[in-house]
Amino acid sequence: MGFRIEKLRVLRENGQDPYQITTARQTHHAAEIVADFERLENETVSVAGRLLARRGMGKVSFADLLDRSGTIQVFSRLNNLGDDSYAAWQNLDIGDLVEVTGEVFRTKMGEISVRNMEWRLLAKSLRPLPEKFHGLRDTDTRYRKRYLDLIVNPEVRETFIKRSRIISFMREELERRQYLEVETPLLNTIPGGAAARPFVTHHNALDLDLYLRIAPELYLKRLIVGGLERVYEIGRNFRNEGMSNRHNPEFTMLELYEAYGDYHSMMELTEALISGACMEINGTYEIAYQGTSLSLAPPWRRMTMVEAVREYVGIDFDLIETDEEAREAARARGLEDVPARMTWGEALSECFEEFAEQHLIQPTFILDYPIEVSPLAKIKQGTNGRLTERFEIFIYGREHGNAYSELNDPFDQARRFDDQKRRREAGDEEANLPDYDFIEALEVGMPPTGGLGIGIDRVVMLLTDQPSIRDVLLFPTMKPLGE
RNA sequence: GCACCAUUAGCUCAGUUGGCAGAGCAACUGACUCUUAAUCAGUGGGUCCGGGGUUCGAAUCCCCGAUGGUGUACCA
Repeated sequence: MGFRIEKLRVLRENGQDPYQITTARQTHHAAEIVADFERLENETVSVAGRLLARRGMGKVSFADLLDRSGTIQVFSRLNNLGDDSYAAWQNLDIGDLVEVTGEVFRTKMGEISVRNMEWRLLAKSLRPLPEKFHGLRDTDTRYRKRYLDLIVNPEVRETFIKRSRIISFMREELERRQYLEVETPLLNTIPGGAAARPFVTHHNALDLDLYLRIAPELYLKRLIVGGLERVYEIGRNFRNEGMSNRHNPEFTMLELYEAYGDYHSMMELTEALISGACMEINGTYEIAYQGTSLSLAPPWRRMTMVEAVREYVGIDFDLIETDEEAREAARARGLEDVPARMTWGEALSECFEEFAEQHLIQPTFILDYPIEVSPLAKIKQGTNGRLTERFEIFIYGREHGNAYSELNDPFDQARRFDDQKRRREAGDEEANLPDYDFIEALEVGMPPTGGLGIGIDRVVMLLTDQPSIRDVLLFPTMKPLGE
């Protein structure tokens, strides 16, 4: 680093402080020059970017210049630049940001290059970059210093470009379907719409504790009451829970609501969004995730939770009448934690999560969740009030989304909130909090509505074959390093 | 939260039974007018994650701590 600072000092003394430069010429990008070589050959272009590798041959040298599209080779020759300019070029360091102008041509070895006829140092790099060949491997450094990761690991840049394209695709698809993009509060007085522990913060002027939202659901449904009919929000949710390769404390959800839809229309939309995004970035529905072949071609398999438990767990909850029988069956199958008050629905849900989820590798909609775990979903008729019109999306054994026919009966919603309140008082810190203003909104009248939430980070992991959620978040949550 | 593993030069990694701290790339000096992990010759570079202990002697063994990874618990 010392040598580089000294070089900068000399430049400044000679009135060539690169940090004073305010504009640069960049007529083309690296990938464009390679792709359009036939048309650009012998044309003069200006490229700008970071010097990555250099191969000096004495009076001739080669360098790789990285811009947002990729790398292009720069060919520099003493004859073209003159003594001073060539010497200064040779004095550059890997990592320096430069602008180069010259003709596009192909070298003797066939490499498409820019002939350096004129160049400027745009900014000095004072710290050495990680090694070009092995790249930066250490996950700690990669996540904490993502700028280095992006410079030296090209596939990382590709992943985040794909993430952006996936989200753009979903916006476009919802736009086509005449959805309105909205924004609702991140600072909540009642953290609702999900079962999760919130982060707490404080508003000084109001002397009021506020919660970072755990889901936008209750706000978005108020907008359905307000007549916007089709709304969506792509934004951050915050949940104060454990971290893993699938969980980050802040994560991105797509939530949407469609008046006059139900959970069946949400299935079709789910396929359009996820399969469509897959086709958009991969050009196929057939992908591999961590070595496992997956087919995202719609329509996806649909099965009820009762069917899934029957098939993968070997218990037929349709044949079980009482809570006691359900507990007995679950215990007999090996479910470990079976409290004495466990209900039929809880036993079904626990058996599913414990023994069935892991088998759902190919995309599968699991339908009809027990009412106890679905306080915001409409009752499915013909199930004695035990089940709701709800589904979750499982791919590679992981949940990727959740949808309901939204509960719009204010009396029923009030009873469900009361039930959640009892669970909370019984020690369940993650039970939903009652939101009486939301019930008032339902009293004004909410049309039958389908709602859907998709975990964007997990979809990006899936479609870009990344093993950890931290690989699809530019700045995943990290513990600070001690002093 | 618990368990296991990792942490050595700017980066990627070796380091045997406890006995002089190593390599490649990067850097520095020089040679080289079509290279592409350029090549060739030479040089410098260390808080072995931090703290404590055992020992004549610790990168190596023990204890405590930090950060990361994996698994697990928790988790719409």
